[in-house]
Order: sequence, then structure tokens, then C-alpha cells
Amino acid sequence: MSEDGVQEGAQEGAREGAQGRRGGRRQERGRRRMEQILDAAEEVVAEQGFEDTTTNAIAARAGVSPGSLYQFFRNKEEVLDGLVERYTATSREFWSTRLSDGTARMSAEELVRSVLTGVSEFKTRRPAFWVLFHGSAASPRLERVASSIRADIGRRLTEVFLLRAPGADPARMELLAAMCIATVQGVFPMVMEAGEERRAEIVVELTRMLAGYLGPEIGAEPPA
Amino acid sequence: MSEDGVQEGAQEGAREGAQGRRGGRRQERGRRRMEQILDAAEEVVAEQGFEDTTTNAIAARAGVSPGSLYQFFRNKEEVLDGLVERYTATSREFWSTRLSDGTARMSAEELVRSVLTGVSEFKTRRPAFWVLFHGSAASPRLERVASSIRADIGRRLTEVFLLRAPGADPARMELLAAMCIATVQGVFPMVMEAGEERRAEIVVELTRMLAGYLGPEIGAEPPA
DNA sequence: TCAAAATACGAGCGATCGCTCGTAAAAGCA
DNA sequence: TGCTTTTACGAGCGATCGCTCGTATTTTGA
Repeated sequence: MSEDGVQEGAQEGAREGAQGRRGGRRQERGRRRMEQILDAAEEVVAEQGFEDTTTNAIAARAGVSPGSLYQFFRNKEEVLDGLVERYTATSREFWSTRLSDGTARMSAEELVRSVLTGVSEFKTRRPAFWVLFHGSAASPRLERVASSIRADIGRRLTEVFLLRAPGADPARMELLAAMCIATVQGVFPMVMEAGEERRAEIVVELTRMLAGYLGPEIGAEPPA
Repeated sequence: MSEDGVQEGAQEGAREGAQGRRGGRRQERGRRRMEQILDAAEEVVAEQGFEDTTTNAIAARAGVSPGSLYQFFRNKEEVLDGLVERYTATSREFWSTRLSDGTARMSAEELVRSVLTGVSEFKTRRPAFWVLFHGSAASPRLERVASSIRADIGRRLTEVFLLRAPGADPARMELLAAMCIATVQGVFPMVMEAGEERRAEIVVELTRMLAGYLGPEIGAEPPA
């Protein structure tokens, strides 16, 4: 090592991909800090909305100086990208556990209801998820983020549909999935704004609409 | 006037309301300027999005100084409120012409298709409408605006439903209308982003979904 | 033990944006 | 014609926000 000093060149390529300062070998402490910052971002986005979220507010919520935040994220957008990454990872687990068991045997209505309650739970656990999922025609930045989240969910849902209708055209199933996701995106705010009993009523409506829509193509095989 | 310098104290009370538009003894020229400013706001919102729209940009687009803008609108939000007001007025015409004729005789599918093409046209004529209608969970301000627009459309649509199903429960029809509006809000971005032929395909899907949902309660009376 | 790297701080820079203010020209009214 | 009101201007104030920079502390690795 004494020869020339510079010998870290071999390493720097490995890490640079995701986020934060380039070429940096991150310590355990740093990785924890990044999670803290993302947790804080989650809270602030859920409370203030996407556009009103400031980096200083995120840093303060995380109990960290603005400078420290930029130690790990190059700019505000990268923080949001970090949130999205966490969501898609979590959503991956969510769907796999929810689809591994007997979804193929469910009626379309049971399937829809099961997924809807799942989404509802997820939204409670991750308050900012809905904001990023819903997106907005008003904000190009947010829409970019939202459509990437929806695309990921679309892929999962397409798999489920193909599992239930093995002979079907994949492109067709993709379209059905996209329609369902868009519909839920549109209707879910109603669910959230409504009171407790009203909420159940709307979920019933949404279930009826989607089950009716999917039924002919994704309906359960007759249990005979 | 030279006597004491300070003698405008008697006037200042009258001044407070005049700034904005409250006690509006507005001249013809002023009313035209307001329309110009709203036109400019329409363009800028459609191009930049809701949050990225600045009052200075609106003024510049309208060919007016920032000061002049604030001669007519007390703040940014009032400009957006003005846009919404124009929309609800235009939407009033839109619905009344679209509902005055034989909507009661149409099948649910025809009705849905007719409304959808209408919305599509409207969106082309008023580019910023979609932005304000779609709203966003990410922006409390925008959501306020959007929900007021949706509420107005909801009232119109409820009327149509009641016209087609005179015996039905009004509250029930209101719920159906809200569901339809939310669904369209969710799915329409897909329509807009898609290419020409793809677009028709999605509209067919949306029509099928809504017609299937409404059919049992709003379907046409048997023509027999 | 010690230098390099990673982590941490926080004041504040530069840019933006909503909006004001002093001023002055056009329009209504006597 | 004069006086008031409305319309018009545009530089710039005050506040905010994303982000930087100089510096100090902790951890790593040899």
C-alpha cells in the first residue's frame, strides 16, 4: 500500500448506482441515517403534500442538519426516489404474500375485496404512499414518480390475472390491470375522505364495479 | 394640501376594499383585462402545471404588469378561483345542451359513450380543465379547487340519473354519480397518454365498465 | 497510533416568487 | 374644464427554499 497511495480506484465503480454521494463506501451508521431521513420524508410528505415538502423540513424531522441530508442524497428528487424505491420493495412483499395462497380459487369479488382491504392497510402503514401513487396532472415531477409506482403494481396484478386465466392474452390482462389500478386510484380518495360506515358502502360499490368488469374474463372457474 | 402634509387619514378607510375587486365598480376595460388574465392563466397552468404556475408568468403571458394583475385579483388563489368559476359556468352549458335531448331514451352504454366523448372534447377546448379536475392528494390547495369542480359535475350527473330513473333514491343516484366521476378521473389519464387507436380501445373498456356498473339501476327502460 | 474517509453541523448564498408601493396615464363625471 | 376613480406600470421588498461550504467530529483501516 505504501507504493503510491491511490488504490481505491478499483472499488468506486460498485456503489455509485443508487443514491447519495458517488464513490462513497457507506458505513452502517450512514445507512441508518438514510432510513431515518426517508422515514422523516414519509411523514412530511403525508402531512404537507408533495410540493409543500421542503428538504429543510425533512432534515429537521429526521433530527439532522440540512448538510447531513445532502451527504446522502444529492438533491430533493433523489430523496423522493428513495421513497419510491422503498415502496416498490415493500409492495413486492405485499403482493407476493397476498397472491401466494388460494387467489386462483377466489371469486372475482373475493379477489377484489381482498386486494382493496390490503391496499387500505398498506395506506395506513405508509401514509405517503397514497400521495405518490395518486400522482397529479398538475405536477410533472410527481407524475413521473407516480407512474413508475403504478407500473410496478400493474406488473404484479397482471401476473395474478394470468394465474387465474392461464390461457388469456397477456397484453389483454395488462390492459385490465391498468384499468383496475386507474379506477382504484380515482375512487380511493372517496373512501379515505368518507366516514366509517360510508366507507364500507363505497368499498362495496367499488368492489361491485370491478368485479363486474373483471368477471367475464377473470371470474373464478365454477367450483362445481 | 401643503398645510400639514398629513391629511389623507380620512381617505384610508375607503381604500381597503378597493384594492381587490370587492366593491367592484369595474369598467368595461377592466372586465376585459380580467378575461385576458384568466386566458393567460389557463395557458400557463396547462403548460407548467398547477404548482409551477407563477403570478408573474401569468401576468407576462397576458401582456400585463404584475401590479395590474393584483389590481383585479387579490392573490394567486383568487386567479385560480376565477378559472374555476369560468369552468363551472361553461360546464353548465355543456351539460344542459348534452342532456336536454333524448338522454332518457339512450341505453346506459350510449349515455356513457356520449358523455365520455363530450368530456374529451371539453378537455381539448380547455386545456387546464383536466389539471384542475384531476386534483391531487399531494396538494391541499389544488384538491380544494378540484373537489369543488367535481361536486358541480356530480350535481349535474345526479340530475341525469334521476331523469332516467325517476323513482330512484336521490342519495343513491348521488353516490352512483360520484363513483362514475371518480372512475373517469382515474382512467382518463390513460386515455390522454395513449396513442390514437389505443385510445379508442381504452374508451371501450371504460364504457364497458361504467355501463356494466350503472346498467342494473340506470339502464334504459325496455324499448318494447 | 494516525491519517484518510465518512459523517455531522448550521449559517447563509443565490435564486425564485408572491405581492407591494409610489407613481402616472386613461376614463367617468361635474 | 377640473376632480375622482379606475387602470397601468415595474422595480424591488420580504420571505422561502434548495443547496453549498468551511469546519469539526467519529469511524475505518493499516
